[in-house]
Amino acid sequence: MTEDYLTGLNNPQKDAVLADKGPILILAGAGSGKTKVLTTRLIHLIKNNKCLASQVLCVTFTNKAANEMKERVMRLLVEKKDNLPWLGTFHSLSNKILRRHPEAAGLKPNFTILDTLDQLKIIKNVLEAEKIDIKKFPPKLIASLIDKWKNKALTPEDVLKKNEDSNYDITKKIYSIYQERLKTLNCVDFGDLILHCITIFKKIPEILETYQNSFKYILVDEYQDTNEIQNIWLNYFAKKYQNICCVGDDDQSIYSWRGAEIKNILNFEKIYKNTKTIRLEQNYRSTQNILEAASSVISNNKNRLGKKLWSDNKSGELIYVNCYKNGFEEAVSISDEIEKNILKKINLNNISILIRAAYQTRELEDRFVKINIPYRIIGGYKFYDRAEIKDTISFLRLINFHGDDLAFERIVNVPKKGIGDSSLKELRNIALEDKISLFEACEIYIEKNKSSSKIINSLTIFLKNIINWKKLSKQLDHIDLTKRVLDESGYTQMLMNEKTPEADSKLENLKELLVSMRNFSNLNEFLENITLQTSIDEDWKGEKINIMTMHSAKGLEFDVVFLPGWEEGLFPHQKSIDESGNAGIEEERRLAYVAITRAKKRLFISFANNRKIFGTSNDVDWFPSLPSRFIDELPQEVIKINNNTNYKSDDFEFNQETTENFNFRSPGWERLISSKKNMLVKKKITYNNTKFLVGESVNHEEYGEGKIIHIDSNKLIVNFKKFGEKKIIDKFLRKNNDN
DNA sequence: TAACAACGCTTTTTT
DNA sequence: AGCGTTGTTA
Repeated sequence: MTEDYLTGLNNPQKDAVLADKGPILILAGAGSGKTKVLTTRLIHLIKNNKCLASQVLCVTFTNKAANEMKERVMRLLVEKKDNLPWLGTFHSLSNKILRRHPEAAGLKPNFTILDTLDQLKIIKNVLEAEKIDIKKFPPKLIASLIDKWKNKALTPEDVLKKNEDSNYDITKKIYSIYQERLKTLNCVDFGDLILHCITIFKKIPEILETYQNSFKYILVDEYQDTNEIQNIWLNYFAKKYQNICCVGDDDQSIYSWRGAEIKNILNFEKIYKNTKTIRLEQNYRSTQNILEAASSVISNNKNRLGKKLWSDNKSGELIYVNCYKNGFEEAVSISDEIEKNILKKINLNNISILIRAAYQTRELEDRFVKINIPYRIIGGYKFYDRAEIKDTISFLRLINFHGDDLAFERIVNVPKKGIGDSSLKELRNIALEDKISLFEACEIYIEKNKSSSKIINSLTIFLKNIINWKKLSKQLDHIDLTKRVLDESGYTQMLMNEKTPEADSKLENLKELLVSMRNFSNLNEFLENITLQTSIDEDWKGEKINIMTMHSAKGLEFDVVFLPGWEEGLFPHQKSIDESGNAGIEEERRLAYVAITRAKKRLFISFANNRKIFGTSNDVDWFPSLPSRFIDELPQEVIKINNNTNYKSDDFEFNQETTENFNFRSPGWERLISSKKNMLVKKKITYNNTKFLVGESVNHEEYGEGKIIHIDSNKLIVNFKKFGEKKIIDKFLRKNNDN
């Protein structure tokens, strides 16, 4: 019985789709059609009545992937679309489960999900209340430790029980208080969504059992990037039927900093007996050259399962490796290349620039704005993180739940009405003493100070408004309610009075918010899901080039891909090397592998000899940089090095002018050419003279001790005791004072 | 209390 | 450069 949905699949793909029972591990290389396999398998299961759609649990890495799958399933299963599978990310699925049993986790219904900023604020408040110095215990650090514990499924009790790492005693205490605080605020953070599920399953086996019985089949995408708690979560559900099918690629594991464990993939066969392992090794996405480049780079990693990816595709164009004088010229050149594509009427959506760090967008954006190339930034600053959006949501949160102190603090003085820090402190004290919310504290405060001062008046109006809107929320839909709130709170008026371009764009954003609220059917649904919305999920409309981090690009593919900033320190990132040493470099290399394999047809890799680190406008803070080691790992025969630049990896002579001989002059380039000359004069690069001397003994993070044998500006040649001669830039070296 | 200036720190990747 | 925190002033 060959079903039509199976046509076009190769044999291993068919195996993966048709294997009915038991645990399956699919090791799928980049571009080998794993998403297609997963979707087809899902359809196969439902079409052949192996189970009801609602008995499938399908975990994807992003909401976008989940939605795409949902659409495909709906299209093919017209007759059964009332009965949908459980499809989403670990977080969104956990959210769905938790909404069904909030009380089992000590939560009230309609709890809110905090984003990272809210989380930091609470930690800060806790530290202040405990009189702990935030300089010694930076909230960000505490947050990351708490997150690490949660990724390992450790509750505060678990952490306190463990007597090891007593260095963290204070952090453990904060973790415990923080969790209490979340409970009173009826909030959860991202980690809690999954952790609370696990806690419920441990505490109330009956609940777990209903899910175990219900989920007859489990499908998991991007399995290499699951962390410990996510794996525990999966194992709970899979325990009864053992019909779990995980798809992953160890070479694409790029989230170990978030607790992802490649060992999940390596141990799968140990946990699930009789695992059927299927390898998908035919790549359908990229040209031969691109594939070869990717394979060559990743082969430098020692810690991998190893696989042979092959392809029937043509070798295609060579990969361009471009060297530029600085980041600005890199951006100019990329935009010129894109203009060529515009002339060729290539759809801009098929072009993407993948960067290592978010700040790299700045120079690119400057350029694209200047010459008017439409672009979208995916990742980066989230729409819902903007102040005006958070303000509006805070109003709604407080209306929805008067005990939401976080929301209260955010908007009690918005627009400004004389309620400053000192009044807020008094309210906080009342709340703390009586163990009540700020909202209730506010009522008491008004009661106590009957005299009508300006502050009392403001607070009275504020409370009345909130209570009134609460009433309205039962008559109006969530969109009309929001309009009323923005209007009656004076928020719209405040922005209109400002008359700045920023205020205008804020008003625009609020309009956009109202539009996007239509995707939710009521206020609760909106508030319950808003935090899990990520920017990769929105804004794919229109025709624009894409700018995003390599991390966000996972699972996506584009005809043309630009990879700027391949410089030591930026990519591989210095922090990754510092924190994780060789393991860090290997993860960065996997990131390079992911980035390269996003490209279907054309690939442009580039690096600059000088880069601005912080946005200083002076001439001094340009930092010279060396090309990434990953560039040396590209096979010579598939790359084309930029215009007559005598680039050799063992050479310092990268300082050629590269912009002079562009063979294409875009309109934007023409427009800029006159002003550019002035700019270049103004931004003359002045190098810091190095503080080192030939013969001096130095230390390097990675290579250890060595002696300087040559100096060229601040590029030094150092003879390391253990590693021999290396070229190093002086900022990575420290003087060795031991002798 | 609000507005403004000065300062210092920042930027790895995200649900 | 852009942000948050701290200090100063009206």
